[in-house]
Amino acid sequence: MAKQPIIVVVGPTATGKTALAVELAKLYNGEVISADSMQIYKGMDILTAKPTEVEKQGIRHHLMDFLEPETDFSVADYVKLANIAVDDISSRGKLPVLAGGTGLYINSLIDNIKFDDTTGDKEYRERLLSVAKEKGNHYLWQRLLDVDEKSALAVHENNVSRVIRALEVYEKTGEKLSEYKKSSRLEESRFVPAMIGLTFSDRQLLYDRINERVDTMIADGLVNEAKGIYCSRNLNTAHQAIGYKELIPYFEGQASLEDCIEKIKMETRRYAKRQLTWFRRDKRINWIEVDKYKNIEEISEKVKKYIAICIKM
RNA sequence: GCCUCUGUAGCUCAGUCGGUAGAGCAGAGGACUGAAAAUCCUCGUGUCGAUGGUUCGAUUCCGUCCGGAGGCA
Repeated sequence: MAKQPIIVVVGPTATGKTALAVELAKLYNGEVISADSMQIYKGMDILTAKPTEVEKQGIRHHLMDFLEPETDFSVADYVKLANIAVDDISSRGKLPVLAGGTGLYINSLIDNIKFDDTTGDKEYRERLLSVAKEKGNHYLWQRLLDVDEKSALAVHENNVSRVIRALEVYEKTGEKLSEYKKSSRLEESRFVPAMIGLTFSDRQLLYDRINERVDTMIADGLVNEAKGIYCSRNLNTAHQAIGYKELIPYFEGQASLEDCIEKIKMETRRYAKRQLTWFRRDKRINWIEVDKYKNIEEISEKVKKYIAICIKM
C-alpha cells in the first residue's frame, strides 16, 4: 500500500504556523489537522490563539475545539483520532496538513508509535505521588530501579511524573516501559511527511513577537475568558494552559494583574524555547526564518519547492 | 548646604576581620512514548561606581568626586 503524504508545519508558538497551514491547504486541496494539546478544547479561544472562521478561509480544521475542558486527554487519544482524521481527509481525495506546536503529538503520529488500550490510572498516580512526598523522590525511583533498571537509568529521580508513569506501566501491564517503548516502534510509519519548521533568525525577535501577542490577547479579553474557566473549574489537562494558570494568583488577590501578565509572557517564552529544543533534533525539518520573508505568500512559495521534493503528487 | 545610609552578574541582594567574589530570579543549553502549554536535568568573570592614597597586595581601609535613598534646615 502506498504511503500517505502529509504536510507537517511545526515550530515554536507565535511564528505563524496556523496561517501557513491554511495557505498550504488552499494550495494543495488540503484540510488542516491541529496538533495542539490545548486547541483541542472548546472555549479557550483567545488563550490558545485559535484561528477565527475568517482566518480559516473556509478550510476545514480537524481536532480543534471539540472537547470539554474538563475532559482528560493524552497522546494516545490524539494519535488515534488523528489517524482517523487522516483517513477521512484522504478518502475524500484531499491532502492532510498537520500543524501545531505539540511535538510529542506530532512525532507520535508521523512516526507511528503504537499505544495499547490501557488508560492512565489517576488514583494510582496520586498514591505514588504521596509516596514520593513522604519518603522522597529517591525512594520511589529506587522502586523503579528494582523492576525496570533501564527505564530508571533513563530518567532523573526528581522527574517524579516520569518515574510514576514507568512504575504504572509495569504495574498495569507487567511489561517494562523500556520494553514497551521498543515494541511501540516496530511498525513502519504509514506517512511520507514534508516537514516545515517556522522560526525567527534571532531569538529576540521571537520573544518580541510573543510579548506582543500576549498584549494582544489581553486586549482581546483573555482575562475574562480565563475567569470563565476559573469559575467552572474541574480542569485536568486544560488547567496547564499558559495564560490561564498564571492568572489564578490575580483572581485570588495574591498578585497584581500586571505581574501576572509578565508571568504569562515569561512562561510563553520558555515554552517556545522548549519547543525549539524538541523540534531541533528532528533532521527532517526544513526550517524557514519567517522574518526574512515579506509575507505568507513568499513563505509558501519557498515551501512549495521543498514539498515537491518530499511528496510526489 | 549639613547629617545618615547606599552603589557588587541583566534584576534583587550576600560577602571578603585586606589575598580580584556568590545566592535567588532572569537567561542559555539539553532530555522527552498515555498530564507534554506538562515534567525534569546542566550551566555563574563580573572594569565589585570613578579616581587618588596607605599596603608586597584594595572590591574590602582612608580621602576626594559622581549617582541613588532618607533625615535636618
